[in-house]
Parts: sequence; structure tokens; C-alpha cells
Amino acid sequence: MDDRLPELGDLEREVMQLVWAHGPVTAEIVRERLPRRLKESTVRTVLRRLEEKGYARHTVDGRTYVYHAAEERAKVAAKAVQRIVDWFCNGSIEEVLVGMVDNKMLDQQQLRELADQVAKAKKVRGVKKE
Amino acid sequence: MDDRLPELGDLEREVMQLVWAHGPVTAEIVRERLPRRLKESTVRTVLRRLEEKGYARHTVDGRTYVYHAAEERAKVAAKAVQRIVDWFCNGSIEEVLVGMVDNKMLDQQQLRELADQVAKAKKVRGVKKE
DNA sequence: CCCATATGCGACAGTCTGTAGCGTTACAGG
DNA sequence: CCTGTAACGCTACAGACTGTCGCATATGGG
Repeated sequence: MDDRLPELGDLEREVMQLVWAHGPVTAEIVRERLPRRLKESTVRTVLRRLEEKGYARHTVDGRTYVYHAAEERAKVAAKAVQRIVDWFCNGSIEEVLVGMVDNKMLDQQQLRELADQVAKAKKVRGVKKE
Repeated sequence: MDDRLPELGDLEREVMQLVWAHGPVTAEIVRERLPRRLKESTVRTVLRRLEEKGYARHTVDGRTYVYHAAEERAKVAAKAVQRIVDWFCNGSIEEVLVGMVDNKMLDQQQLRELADQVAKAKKVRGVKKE
């Protein structure tokens, strides 16, 4: 439940982005959407690795594999951030936020708004899982 | 001013952690502090690569190299987080925070406190840079 | 002036990633 | 029922990155 997903390469990340963006996709769909033109086998290999790494799963439709994300994008991002925090800041999220403010990546007001938005978002979704 | 530092391997990260923790350090110091016992040359290679990657710098004391962090730990962490956000959330930090709340990595109250702490921290340090 | 020592360089194996060819298997139509 | 086509997984392979060193070289201190 708290598995550490392996990191992704550039292409792998691009593909995952597509998987997240457009719902379930086939290798062919991914291939079409990708900027660079790759061979089908290449795309399929990436998809397979993505599944091995735990980022995606597939179901079978006829003889076609349909891939869908194994975890929500936000969740994966959150885990990645968590890892960064653990590595560089002894788990202190605060330190990172401070660093971001220092770095002009966001300011206090923005941060405060985020706190509100998050609270709101949670309320809207309700007690989703439980 | 907004350079993307390359990612670090496990050992490299451990070493950087030491550089950040104890002020300027020599290869020997790092070697002693490291859990696993490595050869001096190994440590020096890592330090050199760290410098090549832009994470550290060195000054010379007699015939000894003294390494010190090129950038604050919090700043590097912030950049790393920023990259994650760009990759997975189209730059929406909010989405990540929501994900972290969802994942029970932190709750709204905590987030609100963070906002306060950050604001406070900034005030304490004053208008440092500018 | 010489030696001990700290340095950089080059090397090497193991792993990860991008990229793809190929043999195999399984629907779909004749 | 047989066969062609299409989708699949497997294996491969070169290039980068990393962890680990050994070694020839340069240099400061006594």
C-alpha cells in the first residue's frame, strides 16, 4: 500500500502522461499520440515495462491489450514528492515549501489559497474511500 | 539561474547529504562518516562527479580539496519538487498537495500550519535577497 | 631535496532506457 | 476447417549512468 514505484525514463513518462490524459489506451493509440514516430513494438515494450513497474495495468479486449493507469496521477506525484522530501529534508515538508517560497516558485498567499482549495476539494469529494 | 541539476544516484545522494549536514568536508571526512566502508578513490570520484553535476564546489586548503554545497539543500529539494510537479501535474502544485492529503501524507490542518510556518519563516529571515 | 600523500584519470562491470526485429498465437473470413 | 493478418511477448543491443577502484602523477612540508 506504500510501495515505492521505480523511477521513469523520459519516454516512459511521456507514455504514462498519455495513459493518464486519455482514458484507457491501446498501444496503437499511444503510438499515434506520441510526438516522435516509434515502431509499435517500441511502444508495446514501454507499456509492458510500465506495467511491470506498477504504473499501469491492462485488460484484454478481443486480442487487443487496453492499458489504464494503476494509480491516479496525483497520487503518483504525491509519492514522488514524498520521496524527495524524505531524501533531502528528513521528511520535513515544511522545509521544501519554504524552499519553494524562497525560490519564488510560489508565495505565501498562494500557499494559503492552496490550503483552502485542498480543504475544499476534499470536502467536495466527500469521504470517498472508507 | 534556473538550471536543471541532473539526478543523483544513491551513493551520490548520501554523500551530498553529508556535505550538507557537516559544513565543508574533505574526501577523508566523508569517507569516515559514510556507513559503508569505501576506498578513498571511490569517495573522491563521487565528490568530483557531484561537482561536475553542479551540486558541489571545492576550494583548496594546502593540497587538500575542501568540498561545500553549491546550493542550499532546501533549494535543491524545491527544484526537484518543481520538476515533479511539472512532469505529472502540468505545473499545478495544488494537485500534488491534494494527492498528498488523499494519501494521508498530511492533512488539511497540517497544511494550514505549514502555510503559517512558511509565512513566519519568511518574516524572520526578512527580505534576505532583493 | 625527497617522501608521503592527495589528486585526477581511466577502467570495468552492472543496470536502466530507448528502440526494434522476430517468432508465436489467436481471431475472422473463405 | 484452414489460413492470413494482426497483436503479443521475448530477446537483443547500443548508449548512458553509477558504484568501485587501481595507478601514475603532482605537490607541500620537513
